[in-house]
Amino acid sequence: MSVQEVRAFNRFYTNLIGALDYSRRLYTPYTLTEARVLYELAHSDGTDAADLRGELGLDAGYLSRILNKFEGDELIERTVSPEDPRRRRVSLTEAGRQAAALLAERSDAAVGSLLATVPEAERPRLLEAMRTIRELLGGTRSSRQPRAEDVVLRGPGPGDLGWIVQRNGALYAAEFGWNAEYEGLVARIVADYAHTHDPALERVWIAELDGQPVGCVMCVRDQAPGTARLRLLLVEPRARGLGLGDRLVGEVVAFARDAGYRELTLWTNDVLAAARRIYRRHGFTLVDEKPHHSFGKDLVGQDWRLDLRATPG
Amino acid sequence: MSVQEVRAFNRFYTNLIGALDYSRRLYTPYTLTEARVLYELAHSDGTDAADLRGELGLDAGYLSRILNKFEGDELIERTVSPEDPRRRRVSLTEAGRQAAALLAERSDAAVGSLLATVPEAERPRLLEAMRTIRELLGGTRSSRQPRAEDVVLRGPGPGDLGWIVQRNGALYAAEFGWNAEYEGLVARIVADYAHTHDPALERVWIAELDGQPVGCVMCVRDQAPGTARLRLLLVEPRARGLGLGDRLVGEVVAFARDAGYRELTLWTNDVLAAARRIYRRHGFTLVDEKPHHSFGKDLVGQDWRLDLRATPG
DNA sequence: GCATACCTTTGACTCAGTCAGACATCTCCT
DNA sequence: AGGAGATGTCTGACTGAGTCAAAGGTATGC
Repeated sequence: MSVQEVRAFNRFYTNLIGALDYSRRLYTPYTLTEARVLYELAHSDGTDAADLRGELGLDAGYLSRILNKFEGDELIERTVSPEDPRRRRVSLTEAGRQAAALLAERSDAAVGSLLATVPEAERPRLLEAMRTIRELLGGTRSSRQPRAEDVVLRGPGPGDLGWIVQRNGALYAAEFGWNAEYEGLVARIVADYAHTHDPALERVWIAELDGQPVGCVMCVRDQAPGTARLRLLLVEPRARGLGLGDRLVGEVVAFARDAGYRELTLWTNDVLAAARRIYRRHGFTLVDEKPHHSFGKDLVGQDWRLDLRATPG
Repeated sequence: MSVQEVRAFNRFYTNLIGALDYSRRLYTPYTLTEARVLYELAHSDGTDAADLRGELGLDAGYLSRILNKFEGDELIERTVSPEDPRRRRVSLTEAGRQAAALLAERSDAAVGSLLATVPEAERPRLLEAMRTIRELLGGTRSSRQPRAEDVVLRGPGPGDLGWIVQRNGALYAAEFGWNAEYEGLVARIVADYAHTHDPALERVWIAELDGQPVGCVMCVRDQAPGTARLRLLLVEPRARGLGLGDRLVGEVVAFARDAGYRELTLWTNDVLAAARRIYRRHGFTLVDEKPHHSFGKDLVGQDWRLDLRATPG
């Protein structure tokens, strides 16, 4: 279960941070909390004590004492807030700014030496992963809707055929309750493709977003002569709404036409409404429809067909 | 600068974890440190106090007092370590085991409600990001070596057959340069298994660590009557050294014997040295060996065989 | 057998963080 | 205008997590 893994990560990161600020040498002569207050003050102006309390989640009394200490060390000055006389406006003195800078520097050094253990080439991956976590767990929900241009199409690399099987199996199980029979079918299709395929006539596309596969489609020869078959169209939930399905089907249609096929067919099921719209948009027409019992469900299979000579481009 | 970003992430995650164990309700009646000690005890046996100190980086006196408290609550028992009379061997009582389970459960709940704020579709990305961070930063620092007991074996769920294909394809490509032919072969094996299999005679095991698959093995019927075949043994690099391969093969041998097979065979390649040791340890003998060209390489295939009637248990 | 190092326990301590009460001031309601 | 209740700050009193040092027991090296 994913909960296990998140907990494992929490333990890991708690230990890591603990190891980082190794016996608080980092903050001397201040405590971690005091350092956080200083940091906060250094990174926003016109801060009231109440803001600090809210931002850092501190006890009011505790904060008051910390500010007392800072005032004693002449790191801050306290005045009455212009908006509300109950509030106290806190501002750093020059000495306070220097103290904050010193702490930041030490922290930089510590993080720097941690980062030095990561190969240069891997750092972008690390930062990307951190961004992902903040995006998903952070309150800043609005952040970074992926864009269609961020998705690149490529051929399959090692593990990608397996990825197709895995994601088809997992997604259709989650979304429609299909059983392992479907995953087995996908495995067979993929195995047949891997066994023999003429690259000029058969091809697989993987759609990649941020270095991760998020979609796929396959074009193979059909038994009927001059006919190509589109199979295994899949778009990950997180990449939906980017027109990616359209793009993948477009690739297949263009490829099939270039390869000299006269016709493109595909088999799908009526529960897949979104896919149907895409096929229709590309000029496919429904030629046959019949119920079947597969994958542990009662389904209605559909055969679709596109005449590649009829509509160019 | 990346240091800035890592620091930002550290602040973010520190706050997040702080918010998670919201005023320590999670651990009552224990403290975070006590909970960590309990966790450690619950996940390893034959622990000495000194081990705990080392593993968790605690002050000796502090730990001693924590153990006093646990002993008072009858969560643990302290005896003299068999190896060294200076050391104290600490072991959980039944009550202690229950307390640890309770804490784990609460922590699960807290993480679960955090996770609930993340859309289902995004969770795999979250976990992937966490895995990346652990992989990159876990290196030397405070990373805890996973333990054999943390790995659980289970049957395949949705996507797991695909996972087998994917990881076989990717790992053998990375480690031995094998091409897509191998991934296709694995896909075929998996497809055949999914197509028809009698659960009494054929089975797949998935090994899971922290909720993540890290290994697999398959047992299927061979053409030869009364013969079972072991296939697709795989252990992820991060789970190696835990005796997991041994455990998986042991499962297969026991299953095959129970299922009434008289013989267990397998085919492997001589480049897979670690696997060979495992097979030998379980009593397999090499019966044939011949060179072949497959997967883009010149290889030497090996047939191994185990007589299930010869050596019981 | 002596010196040294290691493991554990205990007493004494520090200090980060919490809680409750006092006092001031704001906002809202009548 | 006046009162009720909420909010902001400060202080005193306290809790309890974690550290330090000393002491006693036991291993290891010479």
